[in-house]
Amino acid sequence: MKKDSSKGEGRKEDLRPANGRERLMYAAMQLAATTRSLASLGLREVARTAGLNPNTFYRHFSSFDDLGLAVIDQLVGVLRAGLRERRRVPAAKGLTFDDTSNPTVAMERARLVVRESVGLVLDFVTDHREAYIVGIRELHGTSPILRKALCKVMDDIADDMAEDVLGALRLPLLPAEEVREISGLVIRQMSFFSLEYLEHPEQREQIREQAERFILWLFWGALAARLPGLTPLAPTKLAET
Amino acid sequence: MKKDSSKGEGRKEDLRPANGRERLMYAAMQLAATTRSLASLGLREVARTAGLNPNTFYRHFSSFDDLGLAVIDQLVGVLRAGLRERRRVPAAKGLTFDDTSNPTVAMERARLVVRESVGLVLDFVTDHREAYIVGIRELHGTSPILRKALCKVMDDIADDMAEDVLGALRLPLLPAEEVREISGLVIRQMSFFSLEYLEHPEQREQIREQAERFILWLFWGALAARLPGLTPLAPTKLAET
DNA sequence: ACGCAAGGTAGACGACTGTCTACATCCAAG
DNA sequence: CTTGGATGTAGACAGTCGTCTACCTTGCGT
Repeated sequence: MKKDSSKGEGRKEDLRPANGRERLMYAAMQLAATTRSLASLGLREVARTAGLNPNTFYRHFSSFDDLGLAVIDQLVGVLRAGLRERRRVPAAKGLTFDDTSNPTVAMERARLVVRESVGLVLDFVTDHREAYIVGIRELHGTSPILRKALCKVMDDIADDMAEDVLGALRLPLLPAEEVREISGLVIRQMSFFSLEYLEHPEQREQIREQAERFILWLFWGALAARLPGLTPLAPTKLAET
Repeated sequence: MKKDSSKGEGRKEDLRPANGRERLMYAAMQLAATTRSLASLGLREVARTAGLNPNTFYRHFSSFDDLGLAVIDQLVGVLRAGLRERRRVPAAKGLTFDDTSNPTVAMERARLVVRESVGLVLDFVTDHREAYIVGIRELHGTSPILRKALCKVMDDIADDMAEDVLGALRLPLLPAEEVREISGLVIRQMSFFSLEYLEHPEQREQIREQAERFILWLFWGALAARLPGLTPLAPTKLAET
């Protein structure tokens, strides 16, 4: 009589899963996004918000670290798969173009790609607000295992971005390793931009423009360091990396 | 008989302070840097590692948030004052120079300033490893109060950096707001670089070079977006911000 | 019909926690 | 010396935590 929904009387929201395991993971994610860190969650607390008996926990997870890893795995899957799938949209919209041998024209087209990509990322993080916030939180958290896993995700996403940039823009002036390095810098900075974007909805347009500006500056600067005509300095030290 | 040092028999390390209040704050900082988040620390746990009775806590702090704020305040003071003081060294070493009206020469001198500043920051974070790690952790943590306080610190440090850049380099091509924006980007990215620098001592030289490259790219890109001779594009949208 | 395993529940245990009141120091002011 | 305040200690309380054993329900294969 006390439990509201144990059987299947009138389940209205199908968003909350019915598998006890997934209900526990959902509750843990929800708590981690709002209240505290993932590692500091309590077994009973998670079971309570999941509407389950504390002992049911042991039916699905051997220890509490198991749940943490399961949540992170699901989170990683959502983040990477989601961003991967969205990347196909601009790639299919014909933004690919040939080498123009004029870097400034390439940069102007790059501006369009950047605008599209920034909007894509920011829309994605608003769609998956909880997962993203938890991910960033645990990226700087206390558990080395979670940190390493999330760090790898960021690297993978940066690899994806570098691949996109190399495939779509075909900037022959920037070597692949440099594009990869710039992608890593952009992804890391985007994590900051995304958090501000989520937390300050009134400044969203401003943050969006700032992110676009940042990316263009970075590519522009790397190009300027490469073009001998634009700078009489010999950036030899920069090249050998 | 059970307590090791309550009176003053043979205190060897003067690093650990004697004021009960500071001993508690020191213990909290130490625990937060190694074990868990600041907000998830326990009263008894902190008192135990400080070698004090749990109830002594109430003599110095009304609640646990009090201690958190006190630790953050001290941490903020250490971070900002330390960086501020170190900034004087290069400023006094005669790195200031007049406007050269040649942006490439200015950039070459800027490279020296960047190298000096990056080394300064990285040396500072290795000197204050615990405080820095806790600060970054809580910057992305769960407590809105701590997050806001630490965010303000980052902004203040960015202001200091912008002031330095404007005062030392005198780049007339970049307006003050743009220098401020770039400073914010650099400071945020340096927080990532610093963490990697602390956690991967075997890659320190590489991380240092990457940080220097990043900063130069950013300034270079902003300059390229400003110089009409370097780019035929009219960066009007970039200018009005 | 029977057994049996997966999933969920109930209750209890020891350990730990925050908070409280009461007691023991010290050291300086009067 | 006495007084009082600042500081540290001891013990106890109610509550929560993780973990364990035992029991109940459901569904499925034979």
